[in-house]
Amino acid sequence: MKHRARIADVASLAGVSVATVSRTLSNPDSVKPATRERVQRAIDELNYFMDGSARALASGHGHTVGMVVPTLDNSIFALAVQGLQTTLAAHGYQLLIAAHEYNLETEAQQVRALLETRIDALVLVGTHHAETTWDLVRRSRTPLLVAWAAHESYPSVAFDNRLIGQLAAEHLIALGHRQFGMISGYTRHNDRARQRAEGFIDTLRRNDIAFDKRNLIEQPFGFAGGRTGWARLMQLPVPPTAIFCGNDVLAMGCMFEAQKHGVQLPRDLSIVGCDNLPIVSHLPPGLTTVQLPTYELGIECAHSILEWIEKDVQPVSVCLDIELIVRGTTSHPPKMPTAISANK
Amino acid sequence: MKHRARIADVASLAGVSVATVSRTLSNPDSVKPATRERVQRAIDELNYFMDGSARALASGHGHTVGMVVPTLDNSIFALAVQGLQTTLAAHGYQLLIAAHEYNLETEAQQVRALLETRIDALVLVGTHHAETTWDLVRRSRTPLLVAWAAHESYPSVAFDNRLIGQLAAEHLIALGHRQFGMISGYTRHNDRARQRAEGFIDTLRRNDIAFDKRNLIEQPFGFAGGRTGWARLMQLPVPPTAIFCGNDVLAMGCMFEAQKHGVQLPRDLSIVGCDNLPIVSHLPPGLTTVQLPTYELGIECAHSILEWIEKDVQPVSVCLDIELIVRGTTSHPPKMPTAISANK
DNA sequence: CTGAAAGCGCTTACAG
DNA sequence: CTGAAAGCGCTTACAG
Repeated sequence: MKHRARIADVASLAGVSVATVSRTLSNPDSVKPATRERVQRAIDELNYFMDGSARALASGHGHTVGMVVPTLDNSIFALAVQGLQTTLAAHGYQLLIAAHEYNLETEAQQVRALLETRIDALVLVGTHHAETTWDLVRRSRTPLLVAWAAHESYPSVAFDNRLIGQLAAEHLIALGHRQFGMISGYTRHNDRARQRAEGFIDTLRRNDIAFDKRNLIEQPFGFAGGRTGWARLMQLPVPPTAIFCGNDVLAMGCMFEAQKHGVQLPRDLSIVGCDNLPIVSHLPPGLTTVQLPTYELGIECAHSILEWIEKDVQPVSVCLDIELIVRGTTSHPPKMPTAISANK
Repeated sequence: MKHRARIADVASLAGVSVATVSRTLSNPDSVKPATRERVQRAIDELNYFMDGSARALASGHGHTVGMVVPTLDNSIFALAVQGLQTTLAAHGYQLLIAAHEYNLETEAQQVRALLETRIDALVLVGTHHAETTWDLVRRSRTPLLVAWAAHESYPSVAFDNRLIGQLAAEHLIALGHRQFGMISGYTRHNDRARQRAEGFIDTLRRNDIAFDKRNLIEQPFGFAGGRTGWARLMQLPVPPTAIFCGNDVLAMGCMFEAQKHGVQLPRDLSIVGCDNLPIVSHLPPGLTTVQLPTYELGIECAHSILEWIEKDVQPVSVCLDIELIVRGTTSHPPKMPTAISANK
């Protein structure tokens, strides 16, 4: 045998019609057991593998969903993808994955490529996307699920990103802090980052605490961003005693840099991060963080999508619970801003 | 318009044949510019998106490759996947991804599902797979590329896992250590882990250093595994002064637990990990590690696959360079094993 | 429970 | 440079 066996080969070897082979494959119960067995033997003997593209074309859907994430190199997205993939696989669906590395144009390209693969549904992270991306989604009429943040017209599986900032602010205020800083990812093209910052700042203001724009440092995600952020904040006329970081990687960078300069956590400085990465619980205490159930987000996305595709009912948007995880914090801020030089 | 436009709709609106539309899409240069433009206008007007499954069926390949990794929740695999995906995307290919969470049976299922999607090629991590998996690959005749470890009959893009163990051993021997321990992932179903252990132990033996099997602790990957590993090693009659860990997560866990018990790194203990995770360079010095270029591995996999699929030439196996990254180590081991209780 | 046949939406020699 | 037509390998009413 030179080539892949086709369904017709199986049919003739088993002495049945192609329709019966097809049924054996997709709806075994509708075939008499004896026939089913003969078909199965023929399949094994011929090393028959169904051709997914032919099935997709004939049946009208490809059992495939596409997702494009900013990056896989962050537990937070990796876990969500894994939760999504695992759940989809259990229901016979495949996952096409793409990363755009925080470039919205790249994202649009990846989305276009995915849409031409006839995916049954598309998952995008957040609500801020290139106009091209929105246009493609609209035109293609592919079901779109928004993850991580709520959208007003598309269904979503989200976290309340403003609440994250609020929890951080409330926690730090309760500890007695009055001088705040924040280290964030770039908010311009990142709705999650923007909402977290807004939630934080609004909560401060609602508590009659002034927050100057200069106390918000925007940095690329990464340890280096956290380090730079800390250094910048310490150069302010009145350095903060409490810092909220947009995620744990920034928070750890901030912490590492502070410690390098002799700052004692949590005595001299309170830091709140976000994500509750596994490693955080292994580091010396001092880092409080907001836990986001991202693996569950992936699973939830899968359920929403399956319902949408298979029952044709547009899923309702859901918002997942988050939790502040406190790991050793002083009950009050230092009396006065610790005087520390940010120079090496 | 109720439904997705098809190529025939575009053709009639543009006043050309479907063949011409098809050419405009896949080989624009073979179409007169004026015609091309008319077709493009029709495409835009009708919101036409090509149906990937029909194209795949008609043309014979789906521009899709599949990869199944142990987990995405480890920078090391996430980076490789990202390198692979990015490179494939640049050449018009999609990536179907699946994770098996270190379960070989799950892997076999994922592989089966992928093979029925008519992927152009499959990437698997390592050489140890369920018999079912091998059988499926053979039967389906899908090009298989092995990543991370070399295989004798399939092409691979690999690291020399034995060399990793060897580098670690040589480094530690050169420092003057004579009592060694190793914390590894489970070697039974993991060829990378096994080869690293073998490389380490063989190098010790070649240097006339005895290594008792009990000094090899197998643990699940994770910080907890590293912690347990350290505790176990410290209970040995003669605790090691140097520990090689199968990866950085284990190494960090080992380090955290040692520090918790008052051990000073690198004064009292030398640890060597593997992977060179970004965070390692931010932790207090003391952790030496072996750097594996995993993003490059992903890119290299993509190139091998593209060559294989498009030129039909089976790629040659390649082995990527690795490098020992030393971050603060004593030049000699402690005079005698530090007496530390592993009890909490 | 099973079969014959139309059709899914493209691509690709083959002519012109 | 363009078109007519066969064919890719399945699924799915429709009959029986």
